[in-house]
Amino acid sequence: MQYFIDVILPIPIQKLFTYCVTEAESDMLQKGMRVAVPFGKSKIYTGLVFSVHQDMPTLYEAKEIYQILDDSPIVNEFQLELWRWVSDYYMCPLGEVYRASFPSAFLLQSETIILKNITFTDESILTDSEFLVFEALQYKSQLTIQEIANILGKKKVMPSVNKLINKGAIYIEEKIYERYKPKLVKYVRLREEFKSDNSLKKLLLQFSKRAEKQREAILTFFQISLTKKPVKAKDIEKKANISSYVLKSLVNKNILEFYYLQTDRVNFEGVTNKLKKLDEFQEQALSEIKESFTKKDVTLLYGVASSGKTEIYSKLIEEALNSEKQVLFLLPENALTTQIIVRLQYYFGNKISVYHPRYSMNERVEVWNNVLENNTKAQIILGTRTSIFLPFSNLGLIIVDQEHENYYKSFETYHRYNARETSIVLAKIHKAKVLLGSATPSIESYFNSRKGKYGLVKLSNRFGKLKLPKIELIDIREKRLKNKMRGHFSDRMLELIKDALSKKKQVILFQNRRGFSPVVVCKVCSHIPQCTNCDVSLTYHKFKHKLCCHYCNFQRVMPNKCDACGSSEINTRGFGTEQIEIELKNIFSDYKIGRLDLDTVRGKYEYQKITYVFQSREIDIIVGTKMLTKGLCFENVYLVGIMNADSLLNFPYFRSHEVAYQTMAQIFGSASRSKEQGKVAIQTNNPNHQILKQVSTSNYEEMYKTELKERKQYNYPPYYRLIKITLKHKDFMRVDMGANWFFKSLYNSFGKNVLGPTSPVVTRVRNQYIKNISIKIPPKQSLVGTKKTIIKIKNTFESIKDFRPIIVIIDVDSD
DNA sequence: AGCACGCCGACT
DNA sequence: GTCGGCGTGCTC
Repeated sequence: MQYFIDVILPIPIQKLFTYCVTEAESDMLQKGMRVAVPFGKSKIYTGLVFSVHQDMPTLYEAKEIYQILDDSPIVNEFQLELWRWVSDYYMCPLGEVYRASFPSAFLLQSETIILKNITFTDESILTDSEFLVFEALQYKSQLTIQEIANILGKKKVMPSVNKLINKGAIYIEEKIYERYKPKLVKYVRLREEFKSDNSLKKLLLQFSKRAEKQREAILTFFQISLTKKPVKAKDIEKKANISSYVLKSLVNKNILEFYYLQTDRVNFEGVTNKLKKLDEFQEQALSEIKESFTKKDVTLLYGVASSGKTEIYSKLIEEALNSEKQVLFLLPENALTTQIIVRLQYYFGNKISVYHPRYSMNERVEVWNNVLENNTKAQIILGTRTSIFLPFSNLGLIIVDQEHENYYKSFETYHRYNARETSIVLAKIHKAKVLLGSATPSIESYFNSRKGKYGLVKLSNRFGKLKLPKIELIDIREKRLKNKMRGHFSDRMLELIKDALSKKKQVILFQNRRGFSPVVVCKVCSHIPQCTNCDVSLTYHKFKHKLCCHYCNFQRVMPNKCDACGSSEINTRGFGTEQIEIELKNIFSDYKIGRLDLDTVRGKYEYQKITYVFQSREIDIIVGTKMLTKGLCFENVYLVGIMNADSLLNFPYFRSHEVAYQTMAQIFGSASRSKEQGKVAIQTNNPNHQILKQVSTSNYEEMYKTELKERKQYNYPPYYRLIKITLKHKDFMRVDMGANWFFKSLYNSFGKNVLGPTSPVVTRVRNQYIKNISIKIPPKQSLVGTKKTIIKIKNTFESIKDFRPIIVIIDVDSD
């Protein structure tokens, strides 16, 4: 009898691969364990066992596996079920879901290394370049392909390597590296022979005056060991103020010995505090949520900014913990700040683990393992969208905070899942409950709860009776006509800023664009410098004195002459955060002005640093992009200004009004934390715009109604579903033809519900031309059937030789 | 995705 | 002649 396993490989191919195993291996292997398998000519990949069976493949001969990597599964059935769903629903290969959901440290990959053949002596048969490689191996026992490429100064090295192998000088091996490194902490203990009391006295007498430091070290060791059992080497060194050398010499004298224990990189203090008492409104909301959970699996908590949603979440978390369930708390990446971590730690201590893409690979592996083992440490996971893929076994509650955030959608080439929707499926798998929370719910979620699909709980009273900010619209078109603009500031805006500053309060100014000015224009010939890889004009960044592309990161030095006509009269047009900052510095030269956007927070801790500086009031005015609004509590803010609201409204996609409303409402939220009533000023060319009216009266319901009407009229979600197909290729003609073909085939099946093909605003990104086709799916049309048809058409498309090189991306529930 | 293989134009 | 670029096809 022969034994086989089917494995998932982390590559975007929609199939499983079969390998043959021995009987002993098949006994040992279980679904969810990792195996290293050879793939193709030389690669070794980390496959995940999907099934163990005895069906011999007929069309090919199965290879043997290379190595078993786990002794027990590291992925459970729940996860595999979720992967299957994501793969089916979002039409992406299972291998991609596997890859996306796994910490990269688990995915070992092989590397070819070159080794010297010791028996080889006849160097005379080597050519000059071959000798170069051979010689390098004298100094370094092994080389990688990349290193050889560097030595030879060329890219194609395999021919040379093969020649060397044929001549018997070298041989190659595939090596896989374990990428996870456990963190070891050094501990100190007495050697066995000194453990009795008697020997101890002797020991202390042994030390002469000259070994004062060593004596001290021993005493400190005993002191610490009285309270804490395993004694860390670091602790002794610190407490006795000695160098590591002292302990080492004690070890050399055979008195102490070192030993190592594996520790988690992130450890929180085990202190837990009682939850804050809820006020009557929160109490009411909480009981409504609980009531709702008895009937519905998903409930939307619609609670205005600073109404104290976190307190309610905490109560629910506590209850889930009490019934021995795991909790998943999802946040958008930039909202997962130290603030919220600290706040929850205060209540739940070391029961929380944080899972964040910015944490190191090793830290993420530790969280994964803690969740897998259902450790007390990982009872609550506070994490970003990828946390939905952790190996939960006993999930009781999922909280999706700020559920309206676009962040929950992933935008990788081969997977575009929405973590909000996926978490609802995850909850179903675990028979858990989901709480969606937002101050400005997404139209979809609000619609679902209005229709009774989800429960709905409102929390409208502001915790601690914070007042809503006063909102003022400033018509800058009129101001401009009356000559009352100074740069990008209206007289009114400046007045408000001055007022705030005179009250010793802080100001936040919001500007949708980063950089100094979006476009640079030649005064003479109107030439605008473009990115070489994308069809966009370059943005001028004054500080760097560079022109940058925000799509592909292309940068060039700001030219002093126009590329087209050579004129030196180059002008900047439009405005970004950087320019606002500079204008401010001129007007308010006595005040400290800061900026917060992607350019200033490139580093890992920059964001925290700048917000900290602002909160400690070292900055008076801060200018920033949308990044400003996330998860911050600015208590001393009196004025929030939006420099140009129109830039938020004029996006050509169906969600633009909804998003504009949400963004502005969030910005206002940051003005409402202060004890005093704050102010919001919005500069716009179009003060009569319905969204501005709705947002300035905080009328979410009104916005929802008008928006819903439009969505219904034009057949958009939540009434119709949308699937977007994107085609990419570097040859415009080819994508154009491909897109037309694709459109026609879709049209034959779905008729007028197929839109396109259209070029996006930016027609070319990273040297690839883009075409989009959208399919609107009426509520009665089967989604599964529609997807099947799309896949069929895609397969035919890919079998056409001319179209094969075109990249096809399918985005289910697209924007 | 990665990688080899094969074809083509451009260089020492 | 050989190197690098790129299109093509395959991976259990």
